[in-house]
Amino acid sequence: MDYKEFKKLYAVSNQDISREVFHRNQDTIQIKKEKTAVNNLEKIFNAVFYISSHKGFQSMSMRDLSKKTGMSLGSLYACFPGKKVLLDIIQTQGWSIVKKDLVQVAGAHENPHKKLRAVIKAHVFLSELFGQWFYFTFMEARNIKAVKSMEEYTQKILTDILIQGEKQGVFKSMDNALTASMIKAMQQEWYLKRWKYKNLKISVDQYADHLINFVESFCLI
Amino acid sequence: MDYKEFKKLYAVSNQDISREVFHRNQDTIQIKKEKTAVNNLEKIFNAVFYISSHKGFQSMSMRDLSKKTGMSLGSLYACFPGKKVLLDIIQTQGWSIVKKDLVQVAGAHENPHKKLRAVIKAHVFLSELFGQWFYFTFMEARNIKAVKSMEEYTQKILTDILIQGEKQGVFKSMDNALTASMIKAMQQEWYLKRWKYKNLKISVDQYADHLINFVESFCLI
DNA sequence: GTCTATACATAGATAGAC
DNA sequence: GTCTATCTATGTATAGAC
Repeated sequence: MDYKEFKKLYAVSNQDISREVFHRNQDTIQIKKEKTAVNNLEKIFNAVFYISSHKGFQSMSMRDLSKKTGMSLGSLYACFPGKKVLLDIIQTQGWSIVKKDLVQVAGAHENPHKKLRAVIKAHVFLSELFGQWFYFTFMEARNIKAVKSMEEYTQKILTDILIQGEKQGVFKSMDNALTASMIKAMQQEWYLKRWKYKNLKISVDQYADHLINFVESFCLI
Repeated sequence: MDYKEFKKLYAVSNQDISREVFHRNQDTIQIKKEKTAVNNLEKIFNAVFYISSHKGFQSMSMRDLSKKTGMSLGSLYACFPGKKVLLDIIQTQGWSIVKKDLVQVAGAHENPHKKLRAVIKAHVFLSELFGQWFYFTFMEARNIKAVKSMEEYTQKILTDILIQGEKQGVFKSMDNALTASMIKAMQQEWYLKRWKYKNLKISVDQYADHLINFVESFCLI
């Protein structure tokens, strides 16, 4: 499967995400009409991602956000109850995006080798599709508990596959937690340094394939 | 060479770094007595690293910094002319730490295979020694030009080694820029997720060795 | 060199007209 | 639902005593 197929299969847009956020936080959002709220939220998220990728969420003022979205301060506060909560909303949503997918993919195959390929690819493709969410979640979440557990969660999926493969005699015997970590690092690289690969003109598919080759040359017997 | 030897050989302390900063910025620092200034700067840097690792540099107030260092606001402003400049000072110094070392190491060996091992190890060990500087520089520098050129610079060193090895027939033929990127990602992982490896009880030496094995299994013919 | 007290700017948040 | 005007808190930075 390449990225194009993945995108078609997954078929979730940024608007869908905003709609999800709306329903998840309907109690704290003053605007009641779905279409309006979803539209505004989408504008807001895009602006937040743009501004905070340049100077960070904390140094983005509400006035910055107002200017970039073209909405007034009052309208912004009608969409979310405060800056702190906005941060929380985005992070919670980002975490949800990662989680939703990974479990399914990991369950899809029995063969550990195929499973490993599928999980690696799915994560890279997912981070391509929702790159801004991934980047933001990583950069704006510091020593927060949620990030650490997210890290441990995705790492565990990989480690388990490696262990399973080792037991079945298809993967070499080694420090699986360490290997899993390094795979994670290379996955993360894709959304942390998106600009670099734009410059180098390397596509998601190229990246994913190279990564899988890299991992296989190390893991396979 | 293991980390212990590296540390002894390199023999640069945090105090040395602060002294360097002092001399580099003597014109903007009000305090003239070296010993006092260096002592204060060291306290300040440690506090900045601590606070900003928890909530980021931008949301660290000068009052936070005052509390953590035990120095008054006035004393802080005697050490540096403002918060913005402080950020600049730390980033410039961080960049200098990375750069100083890498060139030497890359020049030390003729054999591309040995060279690759040396460069990879040196960077991991260096980021262990000055982890806070590396972490800070990465997390607090966004779309800044300096970071991108730093990234490109270190990447070029790796790419060149890979190309050289390919020419000499010791490395496989492949997309060297991409491979270099992935090596970089795994090096970065060490200082970005230091807490994870503390939990997993994985040492720098273990990490560096695993990384080198990983890379060699892919690159060597 | 270091402190306290204070000036000044900018941030987040709200009220109330439309 | 959206706007403008405004309140209040907090932040950066400085002045001047010690």
